[in-house]
Amino acid sequence: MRLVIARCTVDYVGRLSATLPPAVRLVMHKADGCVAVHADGGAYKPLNWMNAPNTLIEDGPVWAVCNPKGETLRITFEEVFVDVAHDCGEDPGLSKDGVEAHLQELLAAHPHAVGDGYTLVRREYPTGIGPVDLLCRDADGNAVAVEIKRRGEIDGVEQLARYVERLNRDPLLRPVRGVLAAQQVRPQARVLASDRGLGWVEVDYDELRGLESDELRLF
Amino acid sequence: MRLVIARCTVDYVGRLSATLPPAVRLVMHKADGCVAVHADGGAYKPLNWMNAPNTLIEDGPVWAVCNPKGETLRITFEEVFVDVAHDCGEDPGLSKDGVEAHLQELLAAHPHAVGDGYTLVRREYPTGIGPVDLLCRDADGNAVAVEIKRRGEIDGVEQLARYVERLNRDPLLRPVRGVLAAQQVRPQARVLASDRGLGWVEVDYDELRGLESDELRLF
DNA sequence: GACTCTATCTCGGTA
DNA sequence: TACCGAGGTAGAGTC
Repeated sequence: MRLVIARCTVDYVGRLSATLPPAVRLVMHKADGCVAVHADGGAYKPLNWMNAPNTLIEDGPVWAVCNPKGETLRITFEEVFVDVAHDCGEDPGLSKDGVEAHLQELLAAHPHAVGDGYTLVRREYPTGIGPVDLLCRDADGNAVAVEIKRRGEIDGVEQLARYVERLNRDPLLRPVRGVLAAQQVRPQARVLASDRGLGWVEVDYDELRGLESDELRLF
Repeated sequence: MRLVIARCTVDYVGRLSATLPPAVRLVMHKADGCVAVHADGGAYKPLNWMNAPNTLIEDGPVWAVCNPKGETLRITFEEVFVDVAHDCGEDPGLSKDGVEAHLQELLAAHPHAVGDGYTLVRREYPTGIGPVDLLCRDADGNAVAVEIKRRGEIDGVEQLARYVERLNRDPLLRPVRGVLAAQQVRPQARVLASDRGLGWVEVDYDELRGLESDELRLF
């Protein structure tokens, strides 16, 4: 990893064109060859960047970074204040908890949180256009496709609608209803779901985790 | 901007929980208070981060970063290799060219580029499921919903179809047609648009900019 | 390699 | 403030 703090200008030409006027910024050059230009604010996004793989040509005060897709990033250094390098080695990676996959586990274990009397048929039920998160049976024994999101938005409704339409072609399964299950369902998603004849339900992640730990205590 | 390269562990608890085992990484602390931890690969995403506003408490080898939402980031330094700081000052920001917002401006100013005789009713015309980019009237005075994309793909057709279906419920507006306007319309999007009875048009961005500058010359 | 979907998505706009 | 949509989305997983 090489870190350069310098007054510089930056030009990117590729999927769009973007230019940065002269200012003092951080230029990061990582071990995999990628380059990122950061301002002194905004943690997440670099102002400009070029992912690996690419080729970096240092020509005096100019870095020309090109990738195979024909995109180019050109950094022109006017005044360098810091220039340090250090070998970091491999990163072991991070572990996460609390994302959609975990919500799916919890709902698979507690399908009644989606609807009273629901039972699980299987997770990741294949449809031909991708797997539906959960396939359940309701209290009357009819199939229900459940799409799980952390936040229920229009995209999720569309996705669910595609699955339900597809599953209803199977004479052994139909009639199949659809339910969008999310910690939070946005108003527009509610409207569209109703339009499409789909249900939606907001589930409480912490409550589900509570059920989980209750059961662990019981057994 | 302060840059620390160090062997460290990181724990984030907030919207999810994430932990990083000991390894050598870059810790950035920017002037606005935000903190980001970067591995030596992957230009864009930090492994862990905390946006401003937040409060950073340095307690010996431990940085505790908390934000008002109750999220916390804890960095424990084991061995520091680099620790540099530099004042960058304000960044003037970057200018972009070629994105959808600009294309929308240009088409709002020149609706005839979407269709002969088209006039603009308004931009971001609201529907219950989100605003449609442009609402126009065609030469016969009928409403036309225009969805603008840099690249016209299936998603854009779906989006447009939803708007048109929705707008056609309004007796004051209907009949409403739909047109997908993009610099490039993919073959699959063309087929789907035709299936749905929607139109599509490829617009020349540079030509529109030309019109714009012509007008500037005239006045 | 192309396609799909998630994201502590970020970021900007607007009501 | 909350909501909504775009992004040079990036990045991970699957086919």
